[in-house]
Amino acid sequence: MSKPSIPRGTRDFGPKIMAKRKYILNTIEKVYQSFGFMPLETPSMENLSTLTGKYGAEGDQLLFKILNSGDYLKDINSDKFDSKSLTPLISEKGLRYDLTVPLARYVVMNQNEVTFPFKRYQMQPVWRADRPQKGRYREFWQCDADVLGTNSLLCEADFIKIYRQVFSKLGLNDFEIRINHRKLLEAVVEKADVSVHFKTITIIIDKADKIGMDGVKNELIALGLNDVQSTIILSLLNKQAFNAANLEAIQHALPDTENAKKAMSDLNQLLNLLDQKTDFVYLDGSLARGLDYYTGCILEVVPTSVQMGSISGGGRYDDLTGIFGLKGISGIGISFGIDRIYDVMEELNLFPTDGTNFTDVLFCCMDESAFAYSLPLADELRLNGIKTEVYPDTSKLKKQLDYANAKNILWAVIVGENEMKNNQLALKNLLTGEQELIDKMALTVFFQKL
RNA sequence: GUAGUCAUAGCUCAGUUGGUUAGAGCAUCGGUUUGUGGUACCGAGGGUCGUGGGUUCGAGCCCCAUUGAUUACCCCA
Repeated sequence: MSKPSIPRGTRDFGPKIMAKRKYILNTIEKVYQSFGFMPLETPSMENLSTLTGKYGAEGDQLLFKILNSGDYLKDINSDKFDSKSLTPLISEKGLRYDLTVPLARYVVMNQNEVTFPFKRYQMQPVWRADRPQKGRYREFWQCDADVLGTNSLLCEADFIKIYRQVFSKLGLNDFEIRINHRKLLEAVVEKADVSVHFKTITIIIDKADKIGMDGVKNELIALGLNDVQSTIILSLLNKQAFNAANLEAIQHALPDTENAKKAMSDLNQLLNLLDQKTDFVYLDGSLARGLDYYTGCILEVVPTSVQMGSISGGGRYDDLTGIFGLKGISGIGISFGIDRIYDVMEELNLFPTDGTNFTDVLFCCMDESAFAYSLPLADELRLNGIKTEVYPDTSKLKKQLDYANAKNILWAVIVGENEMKNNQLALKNLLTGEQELIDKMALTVFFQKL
């Protein structure tokens, strides 16, 4: 007899964990709604043609593929195919890798119905066939918000406000919002005259946090850059306050190219739209982000008092819907990683202690006739918004009270022969141990007053 | 794909240089108390020591293989 198990990198969420997860999800959802975002849900699985090629070669490797249904090997002659060319013949669907590509797919399919700028939020699980480790799962939830159909930097500014509101409401105050601009990175790589290596270089400098400046330099030189070129790249990597003086200094160091102009223009506009309110915001030259489709401002939120990767990220993508045939739609989106936010809040003990009980009142029935007496009373309490349950057996009172303790229920109403005869219920506070008799008719009023 | 660590009761873990019948806490169930819990006391059930092979008079412990978990790298939330 083997013990049951779940696939690696997946988790069960029991009631206590769900209460906390819902707390995070509800907080994020309310903030999204307060900025006018509308909900969207898309299927867990997408056609592989929708998913492949959107996340780079590495990302394609991480797609979970779903075998076709039925006798999918019937017409396959195994001599003709190797393991790679066989895959597209037996698998046409895959689990979604993120929520952004499904959004693009949805917008293209429904372009006549959506009103631009289209602001949607989406909170659903995504799957990656990754090696799990701390803070990394194979099934995890993303909480995205995106705006499609406008180039306005107001969106970037809104998202920075959203970050501040969400983390402030969650009580998570030790964090940094890091911003950068994809075209700023491109301009620097142009200046060093190594544009052919742009992608590899972004991956290297993204690791600056972890491997340090020397580590970055070593990897750049290993890539084939000379000392001057790597120095140019390194000069950009410092993290600094997001203000006009620093922006100007960067501008002087950049070449006079289209990329540089666009990046500086965007960042200056964003600074103005934030009206100098840049608390928590840092300009981080080493922020690159892996996803291929980003083309403008990129954002990331990192907790500062806990060793954890980014807990949110996002950025602007100029032409995501273009791959599905709808050109000229610019978008920007962010995504909260609630699994990591949960881990951080758990580590910092930030979850509120109250609100963890799922039931307020437990009816304890001493004999069968007490059920008929209790059920209408319980219904009345429920109609008044009091979370009420009736213990379903006439077990020993000890056992019923044990149940109440295990579920952190504050009030027990004990219903037995004497109580029913006199219409006086024994009401016990399980925290203080105090018990009193209360008139049957006064019960609802009593709990309403609490 | 690469490397390290680990695997003993439902859970968290002890288990001495290899030595008799593998232990504890928590949880569960029963009792002290037939209607009063969260504190106390007594008791019970629960194990192919991940799996397979090897060394040995003898293996939870040593060796090999395998599976799984976990951490780090790559990449990413």
